Amino acid sequence: MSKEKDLRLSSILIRWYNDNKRELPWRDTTDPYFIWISEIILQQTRVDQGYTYFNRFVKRFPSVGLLAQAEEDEVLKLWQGLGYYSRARNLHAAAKMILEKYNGAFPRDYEGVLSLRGVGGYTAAAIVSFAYNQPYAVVDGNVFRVLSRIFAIEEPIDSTKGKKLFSQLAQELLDDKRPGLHNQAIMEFGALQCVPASPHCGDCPASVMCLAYAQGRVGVFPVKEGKQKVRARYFHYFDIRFGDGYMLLHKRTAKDIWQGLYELPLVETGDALPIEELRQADGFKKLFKDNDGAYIIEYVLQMKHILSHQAIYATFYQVTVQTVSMPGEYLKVRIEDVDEYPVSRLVHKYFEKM
DNA sequence: AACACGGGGCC
DNA sequence: GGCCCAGTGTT
Repeated sequence: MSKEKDLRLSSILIRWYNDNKRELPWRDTTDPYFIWISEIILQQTRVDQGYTYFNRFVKRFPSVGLLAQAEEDEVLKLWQGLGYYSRARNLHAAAKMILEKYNGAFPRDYEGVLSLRGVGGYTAAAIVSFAYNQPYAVVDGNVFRVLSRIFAIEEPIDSTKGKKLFSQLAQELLDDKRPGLHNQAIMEFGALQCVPASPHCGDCPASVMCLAYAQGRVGVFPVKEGKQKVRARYFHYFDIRFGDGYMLLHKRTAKDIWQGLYELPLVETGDALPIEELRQADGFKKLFKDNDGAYIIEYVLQMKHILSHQAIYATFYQVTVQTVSMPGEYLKVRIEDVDEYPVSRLVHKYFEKM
């Protein structure tokens, strides 16, 4: 005696999807590898931004085996500019695991997919529903927004209770006969029709059953309680070039932003500092061995770089030096090869100006 | 439960 | 300037 599912909403969304969907390269396949790559790229990333990255990535790495064999630097280089670089590192680590633990065959069940590094509940549901048509409902930002509006759900989407509630609701509404299509439909609907600001309610096929619309409160959903604050940081980058065509780079390895990327030798300070005070900073003395007068500031450039959770005030100093300390943490590289190294947008913008 | 993690587009 | 985006991992 099973309760019959109410598939009216699913039916509306799928009909809308068939009329309005975009043609996207990862929709032409049921190969879990390509779907996986696309889903990782699309985490917290718009389709327009991820599109060219996807095409480049799968061209260079057409199979999980080729990805597993690559150097991490090359994977990060392909990821350069996309942000959230742990996605690239985890992708690489997961490819190696698939090769070793699964003999190169992509896992076939939800738990196996979920066990891959960088794959959480959303991505696992997306992969198994798109590739294998298994009945797992996706819950992403689009689903939160669409469902919160249609059912006028006041529970904040970023609360533990809210996440549980929305997951349950999404699973109840899923069309088990065609989960892949259903999941694509609700996300595309959120991305194109039920958009965050100024949703297109006037020609929305779901407005007839939308509680937020009936209440004239579309703008209040989804409810969020979050409010993340922005930390200010002060970076002093030193562009140190030698007469023989070499310069210094540093690889970021700490648990911090841009882990795995390269940059110029950096001194970070707790506040904005004029150069006179910067000379007294520990990092500065360490870098230049405190031999006064051996360095000359030739050029200074300032840039502000905004991340979602940090505001970085960067100053670039072009210097000539007699000696710098090189305690193994700096890499002496040919200036003409510097483009080979993956760098942050901030550092890349600096190079573009030079 | 809160926080860390990028970058770009939109209003 | 604030919000949001086909979220996940760590603390």
